Amino acid sequence: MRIDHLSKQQPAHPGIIHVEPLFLPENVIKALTIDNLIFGLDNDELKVLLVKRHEPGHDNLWALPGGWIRYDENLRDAAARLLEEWTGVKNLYLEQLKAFGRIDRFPNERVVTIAYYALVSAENYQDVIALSAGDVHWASVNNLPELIYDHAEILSYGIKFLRHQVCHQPIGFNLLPEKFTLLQLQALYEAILNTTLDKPNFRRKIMKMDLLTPCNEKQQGVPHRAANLYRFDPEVYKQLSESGFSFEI
Amino acid sequence: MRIDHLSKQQPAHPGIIHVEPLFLPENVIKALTIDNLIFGLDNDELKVLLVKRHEPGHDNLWALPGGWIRYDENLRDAAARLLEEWTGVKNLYLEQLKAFGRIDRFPNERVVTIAYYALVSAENYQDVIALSAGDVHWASVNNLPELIYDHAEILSYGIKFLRHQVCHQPIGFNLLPEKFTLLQLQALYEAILNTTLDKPNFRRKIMKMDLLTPCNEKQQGVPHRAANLYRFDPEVYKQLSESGFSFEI
DNA sequence: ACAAAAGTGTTCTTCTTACACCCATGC
DNA sequence: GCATGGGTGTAAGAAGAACACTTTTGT
Repeated sequence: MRIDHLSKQQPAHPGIIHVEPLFLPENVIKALTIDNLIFGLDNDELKVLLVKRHEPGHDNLWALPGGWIRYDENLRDAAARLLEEWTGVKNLYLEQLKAFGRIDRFPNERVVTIAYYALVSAENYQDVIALSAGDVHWASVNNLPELIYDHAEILSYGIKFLRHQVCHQPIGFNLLPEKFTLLQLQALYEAILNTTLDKPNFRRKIMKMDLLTPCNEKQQGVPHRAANLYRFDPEVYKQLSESGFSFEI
Repeated sequence: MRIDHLSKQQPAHPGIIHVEPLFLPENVIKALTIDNLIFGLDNDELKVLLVKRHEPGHDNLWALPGGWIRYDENLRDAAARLLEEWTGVKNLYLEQLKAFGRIDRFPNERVVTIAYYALVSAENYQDVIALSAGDVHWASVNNLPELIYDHAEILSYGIKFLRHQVCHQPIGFNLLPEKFTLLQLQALYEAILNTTLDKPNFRRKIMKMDLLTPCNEKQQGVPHRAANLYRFDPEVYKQLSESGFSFEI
């Protein structure tokens, strides 16, 4: 709905800051778009948010949620704005993935896209579908539908990248609720990496890093012994990484 | 010389595929440029290639070598073309770094740049200066001059990224000659990481990875015992990484 | 009592670190 | 023979892997 006007309604002489009257928002760099890879965790399964696209040429294919970069907005701000427009949620974890610009990636027109990836916490996971304007779907990364343009390539790159990042940067926490148990964290890694981990060893490894602060609270309403809740401490991580510590799973 | 026409000679209505008669090459996406971070190793010091820019506003500042992306060329092809234009050398190691697009990074006009980083082997290191058209300079990354626009920010990000990459991907070899000694490799890591490493331990760590094939040759003309020469084997690395191996220094 | 998950302990192996040492070669 | 770098050995300690075990709590 947001990204697909150019090739049909516009002849091939759009200007960089020229204001288009009809279908395009004002002040966009028309050759440049954002595509967001929005990841979430659902029952220990890694999901990505896809949107349905109704285009004449491509019948109802799925796509990454994206849109145009405005002429007067920073790249990251554009990605954050579009992220909020599509999910209804603010302030998610968001980082640039890569620019994709194959000549023929977009029909009729040269369009370069800058892909960002975002992580949705468990608290917001359900809201994302509820708040967004229909035709939006959490797809399992292990069972993806056919995607439009080069979005399969972008997503595949992004999943590989996420698998790498999650092992080398403490970003996985962004997929969990603010307060989480060690087993939830372990399940997260097992889900993203498609593997199984040894519980005692995983606990020790994480705890030795001193990145988690205990909430002095326990799980509520579980049908078994309640686990301690922890919270990730970005301040401690910042200090540690300045003194040479590097996160590794 | 290549990147600095837009703000002065062009009024603010360039078209995406419109052919400009005078100063711009044809068929460029005018809002999009490439900037290359070209690294080389000189006497165990990490250097980066900078070019002098003669612009009215900024008196003789240094810049990253870059240029326009043509309308009909892939991003990576554009980076490779510009890399060859500036260095005279083909087929260097080249990967995308990141897109930079702060609103005010470029004067008068919104220009997004996609930064790539390249590694120049020891064989080509001297040629780069010799072949390129003047006003080009290998600067030590530890002693950088003032740079134009946001190039200092881009370079600082790139150096940090290179330091990380070199520890997690076997890319350092691209800075050495094709055949190199283990001590050359160690000196490379010491130069890039600004640290010292234990010789016996470094050797064992590298050799255990099985990524180096001995050339069955020794150094020539050194005033001490000649070291064995090795060569990096990308095929072996490919196989290993497919079976789960991950490179770590 | 039992199921289900929380959490601890122990052993064996491997890797890391630090440092001592011998080897080959040109001058 | 001595300086210079090439190359190997080794022992102590840290970290990782595998798995047995005890604890807590809701039903």
